[in-house]
Amino acid sequence: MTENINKSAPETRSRILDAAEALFVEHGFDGTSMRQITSHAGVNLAAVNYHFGSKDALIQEVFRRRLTELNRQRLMALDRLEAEAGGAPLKPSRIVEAFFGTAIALAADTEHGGHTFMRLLGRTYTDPNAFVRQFLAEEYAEVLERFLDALYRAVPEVPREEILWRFHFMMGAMSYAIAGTDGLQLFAGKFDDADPARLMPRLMSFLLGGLRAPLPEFVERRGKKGGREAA
Amino acid sequence: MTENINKSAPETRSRILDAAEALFVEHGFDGTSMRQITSHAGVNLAAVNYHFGSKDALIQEVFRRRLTELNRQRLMALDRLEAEAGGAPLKPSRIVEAFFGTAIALAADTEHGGHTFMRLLGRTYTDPNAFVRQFLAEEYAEVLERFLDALYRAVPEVPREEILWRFHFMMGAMSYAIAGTDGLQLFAGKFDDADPARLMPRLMSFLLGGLRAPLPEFVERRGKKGGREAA
DNA sequence: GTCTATAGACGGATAGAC
DNA sequence: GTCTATCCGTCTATAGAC
Repeated sequence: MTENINKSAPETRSRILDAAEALFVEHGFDGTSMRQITSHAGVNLAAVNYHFGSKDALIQEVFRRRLTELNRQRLMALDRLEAEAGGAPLKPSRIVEAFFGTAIALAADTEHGGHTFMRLLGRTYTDPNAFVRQFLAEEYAEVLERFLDALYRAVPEVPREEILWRFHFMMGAMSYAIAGTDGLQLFAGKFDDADPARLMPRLMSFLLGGLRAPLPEFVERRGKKGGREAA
Repeated sequence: MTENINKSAPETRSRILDAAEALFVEHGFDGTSMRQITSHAGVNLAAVNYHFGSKDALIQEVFRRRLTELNRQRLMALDRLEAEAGGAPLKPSRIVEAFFGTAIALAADTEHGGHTFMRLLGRTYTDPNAFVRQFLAEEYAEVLERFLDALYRAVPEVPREEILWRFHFMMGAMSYAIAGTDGLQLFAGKFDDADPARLMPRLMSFLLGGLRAPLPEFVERRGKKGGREAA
């Protein structure tokens, strides 16, 4: 063994990613310097450019690492539901669980940075950084298509346009749910029960209530379930 | 008239605020430089420090200018509702309208920067910048207290803790609703109908559906309306 | 009240030794 | 694969003329 014990490249890589993830959520992309990241990770400043090429490429890898896995799990959950249903429309609640529950589960992992990452992701949906937005859009394209189709079939009496909007609203609610107690200090000290295990059912009932709410007046209800024009 | 025609101080001030507001929402606080702001506003670089003292003070003034007025309108709307009700609990839908409708109305104003500001505000709830968070928390303290109290009275069968969470979720949904079509590109090109006038009823029906949704299983329903323990 | 010029700190990125 | 040293650009903030 003539090799230096410190030449552990793969570990350096992940140490940088972990440090970057934690600092980005705390200070934003522009507010976090390479020097902060490397000193936090206990590696040399030049290591970032060696392993990732640039700060932008590092940012991208922070997202790719987690998002690929998250969306893979989401699609697996949806595949399973569809296989069980055998062609029949799914229950809306199961679809919503497959998409948002998977995310909430990742957010509940405080051990391996899942919580940190989900806070960062929530922040980033409304983030101005153009190239991150572009990257997220690509990363989400397939999973979004699949879940929207499933919802269209599951709730045929609600027009697609309204499902689209409501799905959008749901993502906003989830984002705040995860940012939750640590994020904004608006509700600081107000929550008595911030048990992470209860966040999931709390959010789920809210989301489903919103998804199945009576339609706004201007919308024509479509299929079955007695075609009243809402109140 | 010996005075220089360009010595129009109040206009310089608001030109800077307008430019800062627009640039902040597009590139974030750290991503926006004083040089960008002043050149966009057509004023001298040093004018910002002369009028506001520092970049942080400028950021604060960007929010204060709009938020004071927004929250004043919210409280006025709530006062009116309570005066009309004369001591009786309010309808939840009216309370939600008074809080979120006022914000949506401001977001619908694309002429005087209201839309821009509301996008910025939505972004900022989950923003990491510590001093902005602190400032927002102070600015919101009273209005939040008043509206939460009104909701507690309006929906007594839902425990306060759950109302708190649901109000939090509602703010997330609103934030995404406003960021909406221009914000994230996830749903880019998917919306057929992005009519701002319809955003309000769309969001309202979603929010009320979520607020009044069946409670999660672990929650004990409280007052009237037949105390079942949810499904 | 507005301007130019510049101080002084910090940013990302890289060259080249080991 | 990791390190030190450094280039060079941009940043906020301010001094001082007008």
